[in-house]
Amino acid sequence: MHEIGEPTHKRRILLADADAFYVAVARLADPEGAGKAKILVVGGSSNRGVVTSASYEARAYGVRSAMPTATARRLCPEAVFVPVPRQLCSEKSRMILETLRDLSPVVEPASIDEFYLDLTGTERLFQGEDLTATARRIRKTLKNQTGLSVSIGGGSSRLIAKLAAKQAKPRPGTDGKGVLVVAAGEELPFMERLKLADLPMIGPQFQERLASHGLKTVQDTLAVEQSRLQQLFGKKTAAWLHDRVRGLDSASVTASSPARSLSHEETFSVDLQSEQDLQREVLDLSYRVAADLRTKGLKARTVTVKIRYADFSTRQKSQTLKVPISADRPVLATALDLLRKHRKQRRSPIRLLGVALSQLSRGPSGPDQLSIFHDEVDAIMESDQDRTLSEVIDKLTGRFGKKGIRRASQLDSKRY
DNA sequence: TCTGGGGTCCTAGGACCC
DNA sequence: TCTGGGGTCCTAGGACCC
Repeated sequence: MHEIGEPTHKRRILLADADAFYVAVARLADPEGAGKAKILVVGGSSNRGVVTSASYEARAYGVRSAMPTATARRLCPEAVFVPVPRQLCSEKSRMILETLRDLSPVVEPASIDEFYLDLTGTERLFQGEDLTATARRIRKTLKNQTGLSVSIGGGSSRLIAKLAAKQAKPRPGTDGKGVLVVAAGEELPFMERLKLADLPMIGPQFQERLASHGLKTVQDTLAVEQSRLQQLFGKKTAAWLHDRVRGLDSASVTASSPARSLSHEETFSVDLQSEQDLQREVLDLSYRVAADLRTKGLKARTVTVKIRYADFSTRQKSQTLKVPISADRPVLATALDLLRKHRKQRRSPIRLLGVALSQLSRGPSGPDQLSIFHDEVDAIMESDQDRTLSEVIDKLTGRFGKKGIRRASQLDSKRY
């Protein structure tokens, strides 16, 4: 908040958001197949998959993201279904990020296909070019450099930029032109046209709660006294809502913050029940997530094992160690311990297992400096031998690929 | 034809400490 | 006799986003 006077000038924030990102990348990955299919659905290929993204032509049939693939097939049997091209998606995302970094002083990735830019203070650099013209220039450059169509929204806050980007989308049946900038001072009229459900972070639950008090649109909410909103939703939520419906959002655009967690999870095509199967999957997930951790030069203190049962109820157990780890063995040992605790509590068929690492830190993998902990260290600790073994495995994997190296099953031994 | 995988942030209770 | 009062860390669950 500015205590004295008005801000000298409004911020100039853009959100660049790739259009139907997964669909577009799937077409680049497979020009002959997916590339030629107008009605295209990208998503989980297994019997239990869901739709990640659908082409506009497929959406016309009612196909939506997060819908079970089976439902999508029923709605639209003539659609072409392809799996998510994960690697190319990561590459394209990185290409967009690098292109944007050449065009803007501050770029913050918000997801695989969304990037916030703060161009405040670039007026002179861009010789007075207005924000709309800048956005069009960036859009054109992105298309040339990455082959992807990216819509850009702009305004005085992240919230306005995000909402504008959604309206800028060149969807059939709308007048989206790929770029929409809300001029300074026009925020309120822009917001007044929206429903509360259009606002980020107002999901199904909160919508329900708002609707139960007769609040469905931004205009509904603007008409309510702040004291009344406080009665209904509490001080903090009321203040948040007050700002959101006016397009106010003081959050700044900052360079990407370090990751808070890393995880892998898998839904099995058939529910798992035997201890051997479960332990094998936990081993696989643990080694994968630990390898990712080391690739990023990180260490973790907390290991979490997530389980989804056949009835879809989901439970997680976690353990925080005194000392950060990154080697395979201690990650696996902790995860197996958590699996045992889960199984002790409930032994029923399992449809999903996940292993997550959090409490991350930059980790120089040197020798331990543990003497201060004396005897109060965890039972599970990482030894120099653990680290050396993981380093060797990483090097072999790097040289021969994941399929070139296979571990002997270590689960029979009592070492864990 | 039931319901992915990868994240972030928030809350609330209990442990523990001073 | 009836019950301090914070602060921080850990665990579990849940809403939400793409």
